[in-house]
Amino acid sequence: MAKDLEIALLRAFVTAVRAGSISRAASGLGQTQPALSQQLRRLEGVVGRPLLHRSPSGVTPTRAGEELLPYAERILSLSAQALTETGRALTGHCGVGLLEDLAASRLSQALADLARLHPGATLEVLSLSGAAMREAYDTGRVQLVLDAVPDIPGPPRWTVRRPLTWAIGQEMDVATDPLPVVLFSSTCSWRTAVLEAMERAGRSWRVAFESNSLIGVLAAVRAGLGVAALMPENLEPAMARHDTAALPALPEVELGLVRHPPTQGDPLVDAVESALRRMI
Amino acid sequence: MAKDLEIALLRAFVTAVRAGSISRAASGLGQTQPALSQQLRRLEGVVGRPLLHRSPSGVTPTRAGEELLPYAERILSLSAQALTETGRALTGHCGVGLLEDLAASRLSQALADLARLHPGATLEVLSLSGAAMREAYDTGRVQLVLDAVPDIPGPPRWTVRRPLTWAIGQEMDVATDPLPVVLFSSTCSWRTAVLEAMERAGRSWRVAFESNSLIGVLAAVRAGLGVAALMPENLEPAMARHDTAALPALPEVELGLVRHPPTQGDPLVDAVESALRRMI
DNA sequence: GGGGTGCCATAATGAATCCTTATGGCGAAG
DNA sequence: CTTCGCCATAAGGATTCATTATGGCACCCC
Repeated sequence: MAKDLEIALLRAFVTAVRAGSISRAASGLGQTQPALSQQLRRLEGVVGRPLLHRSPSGVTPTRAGEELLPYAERILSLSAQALTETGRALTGHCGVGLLEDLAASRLSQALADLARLHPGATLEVLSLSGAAMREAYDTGRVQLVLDAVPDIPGPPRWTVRRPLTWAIGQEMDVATDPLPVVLFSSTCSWRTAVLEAMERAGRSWRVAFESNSLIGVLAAVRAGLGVAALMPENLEPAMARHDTAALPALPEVELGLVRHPPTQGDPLVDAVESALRRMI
Repeated sequence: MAKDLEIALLRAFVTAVRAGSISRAASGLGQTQPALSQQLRRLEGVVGRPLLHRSPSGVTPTRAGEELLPYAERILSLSAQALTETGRALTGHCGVGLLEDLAASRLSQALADLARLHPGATLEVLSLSGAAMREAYDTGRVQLVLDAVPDIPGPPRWTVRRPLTWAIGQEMDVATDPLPVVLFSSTCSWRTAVLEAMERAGRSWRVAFESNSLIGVLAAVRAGLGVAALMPENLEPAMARHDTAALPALPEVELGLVRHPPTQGDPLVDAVESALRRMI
């Protein structure tokens, strides 16, 4: 069997190329210059090709050396990651209650990434209506809830303000009177705020469609049944129209995260909360 | 400095996990069982955690072992790739003439991948009209041309048949008479074949739009100006309608590759031709 | 032109490593 | 109870690999 590459030799190689000198690389790695020289010769023996041009002014990589370099750097990076992360994965269970607008966003992806880093842990993301979410929280099924502040089942640990924007289907005439709107059927606090903004702007409206799911709302908007107030990241590209001056200005929504008190000190819940805080 | 992982130790680990036995792994690696046992202990020393459950019936990975396994496999894979590919990259230049339909397809991506594997080589992909492509081929600027057989500037080395399909914009009524069609303005041999198929089906038609670029054709179809006969992979999802029974059946197109004779034996051109053959 | 500096390569040496053989302990199967 | 197949350890010795010592080369400065 052919000899394996050696990570220590790859490290010597990468260090020498970066330093432009075997002597400086040796110094940096806490070894003697002849030791590095011999290691690099051994690496060239394994690869079967010269990897370095050597001269009294130092070393430069050969063409083969340039080809090996990205592999070497990748292997060193994976090796370091393997050492720091193996055996340090979190375990346990964490239930997260998210407003559906948020569940459809990249927050879910961030949580999926977190779950992938900690295969011993289970994350459960739930999008429930007000009463069901409150019950899930009170019974401990969800440990974190991120929702509009008036809708969360306890005092928020932190809050953040997010803008809303109008979602408008193609072929939709925004001057239509009364203005058809598409709404979430669940009672969310900003539905009221949006309708009040319409009233204040003197713009009459009618409910053209209601759905309890974001997909339903998006389908209705897409079909041109009306306009909807959504978070910007949930809009399909064709819905982000620019002729919204005819529509009332939308309020911001204040989101808050509530955490089930018994989870204090739980490292998994800590990690999930940090990820949500970072991504929101 | 902490010790580095060692690729040989990772290989021992992966082999033992897969075999479910240190003895069988040793045999597979051409070493003795105590040697493997010691190597795995050394690996556990470097990682700082037990990686294997050992029993008289063999070994199974611990939780940390399961976490390390994907890293180990990735490192082994990269290492093998580094050894086989370093110093074997091709150099030189190769010009490829492609029909624009093909240039827009994953063939270009395949050629980009090839170029990435051989940074010392340059690939040039050209989409030119009939006369310009012939001139580029005759002067040796392009060494390979992949196009419809009647349009290629020499006898094909190999040919392949590919289907066409109707691209239909939304809101487009396919029963419209005469049927508006969108065409490539360049003379391609299947434009004639498509129009002849229409005549044979007794379907009258009119040219609604012409463009010399696929993007222009797609934009016209998308805007509902007419239908176009394209390769299936170039259709946007919304254009792949199912009510094409009202439209004439489309002919297949026969593509062929012609190769500039002086490039015989050129390894880069060999590799490019192989890639095209594989991906078409 | 000579001396000094900094680079890389090789030789010799010896400590450390690591594979082998020999052997022991354990659990399961017959 | 015996046999088999597994893993672990001990001991020995061949091999490896880092060190020190030294040499050659190119370049720079005086």
